[in-house]
Amino acid sequence: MSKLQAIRGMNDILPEQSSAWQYLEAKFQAVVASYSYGEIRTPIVESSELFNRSIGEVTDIVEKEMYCFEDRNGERLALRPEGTASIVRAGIEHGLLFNQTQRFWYRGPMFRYEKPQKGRYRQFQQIGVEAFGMAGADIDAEVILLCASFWRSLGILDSLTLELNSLGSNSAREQYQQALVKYLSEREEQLDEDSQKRLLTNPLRILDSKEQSTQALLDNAPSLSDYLDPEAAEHFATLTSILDAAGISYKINPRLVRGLDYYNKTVFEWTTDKLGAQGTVCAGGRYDGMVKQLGGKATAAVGMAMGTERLLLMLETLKVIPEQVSQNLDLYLAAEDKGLQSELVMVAEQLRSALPSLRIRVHCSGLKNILNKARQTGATKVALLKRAADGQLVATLWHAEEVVRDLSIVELTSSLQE
RNA sequence: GUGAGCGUAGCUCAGUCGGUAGAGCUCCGGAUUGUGAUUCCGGCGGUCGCGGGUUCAAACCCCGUCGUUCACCCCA
Repeated sequence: MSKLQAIRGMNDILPEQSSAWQYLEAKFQAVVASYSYGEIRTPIVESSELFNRSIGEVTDIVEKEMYCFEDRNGERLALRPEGTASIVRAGIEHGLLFNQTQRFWYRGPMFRYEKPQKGRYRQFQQIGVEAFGMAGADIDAEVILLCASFWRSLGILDSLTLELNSLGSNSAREQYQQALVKYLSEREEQLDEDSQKRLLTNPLRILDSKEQSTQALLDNAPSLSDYLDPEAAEHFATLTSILDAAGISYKINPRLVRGLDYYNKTVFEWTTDKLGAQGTVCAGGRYDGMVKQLGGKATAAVGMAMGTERLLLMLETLKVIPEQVSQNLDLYLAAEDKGLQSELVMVAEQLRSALPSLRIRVHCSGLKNILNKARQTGATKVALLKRAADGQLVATLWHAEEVVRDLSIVELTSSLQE
């Protein structure tokens, strides 16, 4: 029989780690609350068609990374590889995007069938926001500033770099892509193997190739910024001026494109050098075409998503996760006499209802074990229950150096209150 | 999908030239202590990832396979 274990690339989050997750998620919730974003939760499974139509048929995500399956009815379903498409679908379905503005945030697992490595898993968690119905650059700036607030609250703003670019309108992007393909086709033999393939499938992706020779070749290639339509150029200028005013530093990277087809105008990435090969912690941009493409009325939209595991890795390497002292036990309640087991449980229940904030653990065992366990769990107080000569239950309470003997249960309760 | 490194006790790891498996920690029990740091003794725990091959003999050498880590690719 084969050994049962978690599916490759899908990780258990153990109690030791979950406090860091809770810390991060609480910080994010505080930030989105102050920007007044509402949480939206959508199913993990959607129709495959949703992702085919939004992310783009020829992207790697759709072509080879989606978990697709048929249900018992023969419907073609997929585990969501990202969050945006589902939210647009839900927004259209419930009439939330029609002639109105919306600010949403979400979190949850996403699935991509890739080979796992540091910061890249088959089931991974994303946290993100999406804003609809606002066409101005101010909302692009808001999304970026929201990210910056979050980084600041985690104490990692200085370890991240904001990279910015504009892809222009869809038609400008199309014109540029033609010019780029023309230039690179004439020099195809100088391109690396992967980029040669991308020339046919997704030419813009060649721009952020890691290959030195390809990057050198691109130095003299047509530049995306020269093809921007006036409206997109002005939008971008407004965005950068707001960021300047807000004191957010950024790097304009004219070769930054995104892997998903739906972006237009603003795209951005927050990257770090603390994470090895997967340096992108957060990415986003504008996707004005998607709502219409999925059957709604043309609606402006911006959003971003961040990879929680990557962020956590970063917090770990930077050692900026505070100690969770509240996890420690307050009281280790014990008895040596096995005959007191039920009394022990009942006293613990009484104490818990009288003092709900107290963390209590009970144990019936030998003295050595009791004291060792109490120390290991970090309990600040230990109480030992005994039956007194007159038949009453009494407790001995240790706290720091102090020892108080023969407390009644009532006295024990009140002395724990302090 | 491609490449490289690594798989020995629950955990961290030794294991020489091929000679049939060990330590520390954890856990359990006992003695001592006798009330928040002990100390001492003992015990539980292994199909050396799995399957073949070479050999008198394989944890060790060879082949395959699975898992894992990192990188490519891709992306959060």
